[in-house]
Amino acid sequence: MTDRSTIYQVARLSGVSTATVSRVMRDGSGFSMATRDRVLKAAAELGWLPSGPARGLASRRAGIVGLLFPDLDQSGEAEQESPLYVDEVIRGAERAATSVGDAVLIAATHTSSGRQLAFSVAGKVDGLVVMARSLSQQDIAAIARSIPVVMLANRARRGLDVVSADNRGGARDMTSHMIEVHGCREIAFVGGPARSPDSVARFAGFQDALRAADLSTPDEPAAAGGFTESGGARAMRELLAHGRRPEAIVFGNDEMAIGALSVLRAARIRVPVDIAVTGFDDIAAARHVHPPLTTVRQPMRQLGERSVRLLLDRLDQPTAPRRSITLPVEMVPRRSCGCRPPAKGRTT
Amino acid sequence: MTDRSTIYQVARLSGVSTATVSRVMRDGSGFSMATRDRVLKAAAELGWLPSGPARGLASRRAGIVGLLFPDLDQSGEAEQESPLYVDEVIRGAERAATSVGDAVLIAATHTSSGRQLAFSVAGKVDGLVVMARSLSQQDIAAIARSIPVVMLANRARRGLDVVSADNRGGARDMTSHMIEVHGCREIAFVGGPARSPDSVARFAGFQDALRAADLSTPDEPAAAGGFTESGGARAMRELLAHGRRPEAIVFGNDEMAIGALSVLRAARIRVPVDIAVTGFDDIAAARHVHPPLTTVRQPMRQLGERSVRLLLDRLDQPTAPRRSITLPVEMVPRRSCGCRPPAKGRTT
DNA sequence: TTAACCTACGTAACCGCTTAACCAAGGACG
DNA sequence: CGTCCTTGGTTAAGCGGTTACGTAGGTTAA
Repeated sequence: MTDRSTIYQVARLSGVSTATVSRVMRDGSGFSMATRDRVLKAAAELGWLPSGPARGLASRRAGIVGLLFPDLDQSGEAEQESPLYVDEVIRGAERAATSVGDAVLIAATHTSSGRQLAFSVAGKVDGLVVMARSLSQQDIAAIARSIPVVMLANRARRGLDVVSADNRGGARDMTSHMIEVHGCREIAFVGGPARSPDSVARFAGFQDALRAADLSTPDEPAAAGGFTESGGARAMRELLAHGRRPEAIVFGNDEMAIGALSVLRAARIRVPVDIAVTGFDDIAAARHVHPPLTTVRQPMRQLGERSVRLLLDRLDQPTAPRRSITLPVEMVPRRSCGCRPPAKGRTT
Repeated sequence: MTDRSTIYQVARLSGVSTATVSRVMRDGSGFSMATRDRVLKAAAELGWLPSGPARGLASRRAGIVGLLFPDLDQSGEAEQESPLYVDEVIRGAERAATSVGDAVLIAATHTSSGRQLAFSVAGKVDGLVVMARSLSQQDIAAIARSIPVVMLANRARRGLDVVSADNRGGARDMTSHMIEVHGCREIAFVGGPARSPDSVARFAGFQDALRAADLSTPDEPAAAGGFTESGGARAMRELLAHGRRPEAIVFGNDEMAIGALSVLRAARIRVPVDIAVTGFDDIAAARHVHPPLTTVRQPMRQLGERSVRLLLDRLDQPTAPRRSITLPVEMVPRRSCGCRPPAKGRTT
């Protein structure tokens, strides 16, 4: 309120130089305990907190990492629920950052002003984690010219560090589960937007599993549902209309699977008895729908955590070789695939 | 990568002074279009982006607002889902901030190191929005000494701006709905942690409604469920064990209501036929449980938005009188209270 | 006893911007 | 024709820290 006090005032009040105050604050070394106490006392008395900008300028390190994510409302159909689980990512990022004393700056690229925004943010941070589809390749390239960028996405820009979840492996495991555990032989895949790297990777995993089991392997998803609940419903109706009745349907994400479930219910087709259904992502709703949805959980928090750690490493070692990290995903069997409900109590 | 370029280099390359470059970048006035273009071109060529810290230091305005929220995992029982909906708040905050060119710095106070962290953050931002229970009153006071603080909570610290949702009004409306629309006369309230301001406010609203309808009004919640799913289940079992069978139960939040639903299902008590159930918060799962949960939606995004706007106002007008904003909540009728499912299609 | 080191500081030169103050030149105006 | 704005700039003094370098006094090794 009253103008913030400065290091000079603290120095004077505690009878030392600003250099010493600075040393104490960053608890380095080179001062006696007595001095330390005097400085701390003076600082508390004045209600002083070191100016971030000043430190940043002097040390060339803002102590802030940025997290850029796509603004979800703008994109595609205006589904009520956010299709992403950004908060877990944020939480992971926050954790990794604070563990080394950094803070996390977040920004959503409302697709309109993305550019403007991104640059404003880029100036304030030491490095940036960019989530998939939040920025054009061009803009990313421009930003990466001046600060380190880590991609949190399936597909990397050449030259940039990247962390992603093992979408392909997850879809493969999921599909293999249907084949081996539930003995399905006719399985359909419903994809998201055709060019979505996530959708592509998951379909590839689906193919992997079919091939490995020597089953006939389609070249394309049986339908596309745009990764939305209504899209999934639409795709399901489409399949039924075409008389397709596979033993199981592997959906590219949970939203679509959930949309399909309501269509199936309306059509009096029992899940999983008549047809098994699986999703991907393990969104919050997945365990609450009926039947609870078998799905694949992405390690959202870890994704956030690892990408920030990678960024911090990069800041320390600007010239180290580029790294690419893929995190394992986890299959979460629930009832919609035909598995028994897990032992009562805590649901996984 | 290569050392970032500075305003001097841009000035030299474009043949003007740094002052002019600065003016162009903050698109003020006092330069010709020709000059502007030259500067912009030079900046692009050098891949220059203005140093946030330098600007912040010189202008005494970091262009960053902080958002402090409690770290949810540490608190209480380790339920799988986060009991808060921080991401919507963040989104709202982000939106309000970027609309004026600011960015949002987020930090979660893992209760252990809260103090440390908060101070590190406070130095980096121009002001702070502090969510309920993320910081002790003491620490808040200390921080508020040096930067403006807006509380996002039910209960304000004296002297600080505050924004909150109308919890009391929401609970009142909910309860009145049960009385007037569904004709209930025996209604029980299940609270959260006894001293939680949210729980207290909601119970007060519950009492308001009963009193207004001249029904007998208890002085305390019928049970307490700690705002968790398992706690709600426990409370439900307790009520049943004591032979209490009200016509409706108003739960202090959705988690508890959802926990109760599974207990009721297990006990073969039909909802809403035998007993009606309502929640509070409208978490994602609420519309997916069976039956879909009637609840009260808090305007999370707006809460974030308004609190940041309030903070920005405060930054402009440090001496303006303190303000307190209460945002209306919205009742979301679904099946668990006995209402019909809304017309098919888009669920609200 | 003296050279060689520590330890615990102080001095002052930056870090890369913003901005107040100042200035030159080219009309407009009386 | 001299005066006064306007327009389109320049100069330079900070902003509040950090940190390389210097130094005084006490220890230790030779």
